[in-house]
Amino acid sequence: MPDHPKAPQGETAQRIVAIAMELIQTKGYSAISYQDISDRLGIRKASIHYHFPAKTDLGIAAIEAYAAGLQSYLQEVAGDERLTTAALFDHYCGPFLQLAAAPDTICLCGALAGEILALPKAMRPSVKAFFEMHEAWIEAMLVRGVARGEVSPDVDPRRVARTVFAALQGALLVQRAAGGAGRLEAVVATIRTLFAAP
Amino acid sequence: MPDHPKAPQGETAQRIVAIAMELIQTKGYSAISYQDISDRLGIRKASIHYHFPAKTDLGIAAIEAYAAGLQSYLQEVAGDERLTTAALFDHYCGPFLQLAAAPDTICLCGALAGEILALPKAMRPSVKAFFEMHEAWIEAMLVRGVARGEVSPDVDPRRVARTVFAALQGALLVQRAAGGAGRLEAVVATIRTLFAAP
DNA sequence: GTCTATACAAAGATAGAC
DNA sequence: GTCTATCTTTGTATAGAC
Repeated sequence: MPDHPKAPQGETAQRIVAIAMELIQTKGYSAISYQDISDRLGIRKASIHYHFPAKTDLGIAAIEAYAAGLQSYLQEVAGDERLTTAALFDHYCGPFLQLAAAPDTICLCGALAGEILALPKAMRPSVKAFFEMHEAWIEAMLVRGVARGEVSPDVDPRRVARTVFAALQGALLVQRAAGGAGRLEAVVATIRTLFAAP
Repeated sequence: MPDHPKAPQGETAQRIVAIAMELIQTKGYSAISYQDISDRLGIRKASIHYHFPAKTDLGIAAIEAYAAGLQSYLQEVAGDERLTTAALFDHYCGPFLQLAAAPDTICLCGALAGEILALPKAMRPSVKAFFEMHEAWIEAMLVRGVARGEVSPDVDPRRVARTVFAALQGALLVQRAAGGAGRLEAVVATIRTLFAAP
């Protein structure tokens, strides 16, 4: 009972997806080719077509793999009742801080969003779903925080969630192009004041 | 004494740049071709090479034209001593709200930042300069606001400027991929609380 | 300044041998 | 599953006529 019926799960297929993810996060989807993957993997590009007949198939597999990894992490974190809102937020920001620490890497879906109209139509709903999942998670975190008395009832969870997510995605984007040591940390600290209790 | 010695200034050249700007904002740089521009302009792609011999030349011209337009607007606004910080911020956000209202359009440099490593090296410094100019402008607005007593002295202008800019860029990116009516307005309203006087 | 024609490389993809 | 070989299309760019 595979999660995604059409996504190959063999070892080579997984390595192809891993390379594709990395390349998309650094160069984007339009700019990469089967040749780029072939060069890194050490097998011919025709062989990659055996696993992913069309580039669209590979693109979708890359998004789904990326989203699945983050989703399972976030679900696990959200289930821990002992965590304060502040701790929950720290956990949420972890992957973004990691991306910022790795040179030249941004969120895979952030990269794809920048060229969304150049993507095959079949890839677009997955990007949208990724964004909606994240915003819903942050919103739920805030609602929970209000219920626990850790977030001010004046906070509009939907609005703040959208702002927090936009700031993190934007910070990754700007940091890679313009640099700025400690940029992500500064943005995280600043957006925390949007909902942290005084 | 042209601003950019190598950038053609003829009427056709300007129309080419305008089309290139629009296409980059919607589809990105890697995904567009001289053929795309040819189709819209009604002249053959070989003729476009007369004005911009290499695609890199056109890319640079597009960034410079885009940045110049925004810079002159921002300089004019910043020079008006009568404007309160709140009014200044509204003026700053205007172009972002306009982009959000136009379907499928994001900031040109936001789009380029998403594929920065796929860009010709000659284009990258212009993107960086654009981001630095914007963050410096916002920072100056906040410093001015503190001096005028309209912004709390507790605000760290550099950090808040980076956060505000990241949130706006990210909001455009996310909105185009995931939709969300009133998203930009919500984000603008929320980030205003980062520095608005209580 | 724009055209036709063309060169050249790269991309996505398929066929068939092993 | 991977290979070689090949096909087709597209992209960037140039040459030379008008």
